[in-house]
Amino acid sequence: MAQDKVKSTLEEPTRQQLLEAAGAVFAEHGFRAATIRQICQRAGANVAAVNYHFDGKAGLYAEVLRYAHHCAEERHPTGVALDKSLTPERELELFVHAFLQRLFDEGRTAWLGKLMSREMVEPTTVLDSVVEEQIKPNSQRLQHLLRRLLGARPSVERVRLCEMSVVSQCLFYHHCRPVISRLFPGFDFSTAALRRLAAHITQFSLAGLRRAKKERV
Amino acid sequence: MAQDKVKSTLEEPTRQQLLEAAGAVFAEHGFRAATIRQICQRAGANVAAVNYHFDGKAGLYAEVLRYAHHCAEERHPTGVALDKSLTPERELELFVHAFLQRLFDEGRTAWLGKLMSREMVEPTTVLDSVVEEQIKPNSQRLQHLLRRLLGARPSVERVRLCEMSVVSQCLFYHHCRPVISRLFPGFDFSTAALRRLAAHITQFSLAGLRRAKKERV
DNA sequence: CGCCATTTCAAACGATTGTTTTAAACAGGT
DNA sequence: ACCTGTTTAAAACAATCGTTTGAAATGGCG
Repeated sequence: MAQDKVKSTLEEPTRQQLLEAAGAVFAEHGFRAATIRQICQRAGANVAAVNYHFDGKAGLYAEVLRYAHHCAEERHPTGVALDKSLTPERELELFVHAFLQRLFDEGRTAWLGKLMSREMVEPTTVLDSVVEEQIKPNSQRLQHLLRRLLGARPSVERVRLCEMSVVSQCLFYHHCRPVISRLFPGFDFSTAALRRLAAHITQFSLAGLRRAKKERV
Repeated sequence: MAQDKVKSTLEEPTRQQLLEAAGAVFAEHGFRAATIRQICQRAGANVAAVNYHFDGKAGLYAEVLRYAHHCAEERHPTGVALDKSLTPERELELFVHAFLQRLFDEGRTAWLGKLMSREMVEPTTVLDSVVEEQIKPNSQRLQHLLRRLLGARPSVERVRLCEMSVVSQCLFYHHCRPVISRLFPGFDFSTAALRRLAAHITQFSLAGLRRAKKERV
């Protein structure tokens, strides 16, 4: 089949540019509000190209979510920096900081966060695989870290609650940004601010974790 | 004008039923995906009724947000229960619990939470007034409470960060429910579970607050 | 009853959407 | 150069949306 040859040489242009354009448009307007005419114009392609290459709008969206996942993972790998010489406290701070950076990055890296925010409010069928392939590994990595901090065999329930307490504080600033910017005008998300944010969340959470450790349930 | 008479006697039916139907439909499908035909069918009214009574879809949505605000406030008043005999610690637990209950209530009371979730992902012009009229008062009430817990003149920045740490943990369970139910199947939101959740969030946060108090910045 | 403002209704309008169609342009193998 | 399968292009299609229209129905009031 000539398919293989074409795929590695010339198929890039329209198909790839369609992905790039769709990523930006879907992230900005959401699946429903985005129009394929808008996407195709941005990609310099014909409206029929989406149906030809992706089997319709839904197919394109699914592929975009995978691509966004790939881009975010490439930019801020979650598993690395597991320098075993670090204290778990320091490691938590690195985790929180990386999480925030990933959420407030720009360009392709930010697509995933925006797309996921929209998935929360009206999930598509793609969410299942994203949770399984991306979120679950991260969740277990964080749980492992929290167990080291909690010590002495904490219950599954307790670990989960603490995990969500940590994660929620990170996600909040991304998800509730419209309210934050209206409630606290001037609240910025610069690199320095993100570092301060990470420091607060870490210290706040470490105290909560020590408290949970004492309760030993 | 006969307007006054009619408004108090017979205008209720269609206009009110339109509000009720629209609240349910907007909460479930969002502003964009909801159709006025769907709303009107549910209300037993003609499609033109929306334009007659509310000046279009956008007008209806704005009115629905106000109505949802009213319903939620009526069901779980936020300002009450300020029994001055309570310790601030206990008061925080009550605040958190009420917040959670409000988010996980059902029927009209739950509309506001769902509508606000969607406002976070694509804000409309109504968000400004909602923040000003509803969120800001609640925010200042919580900040007042946190100041009592933090003691010794904490910085504005510090109070804000702690406030968001508390609020974020409550909102997370509502906003990220699609992920939670996929990541932790069986995680329930029954009355008893909500009480446990509130207890965890409160204890976790109180520890964080004590830690923040010591840092005295 | 007959008048009048208010409200309801069926029908149609105009715009936009995702998708399909049909033919043309293209590239590679023999 | 010719044929073949792949890709692109313009145009049209069918469905759906919010909104408008103009007439019918309603109900209080002189």
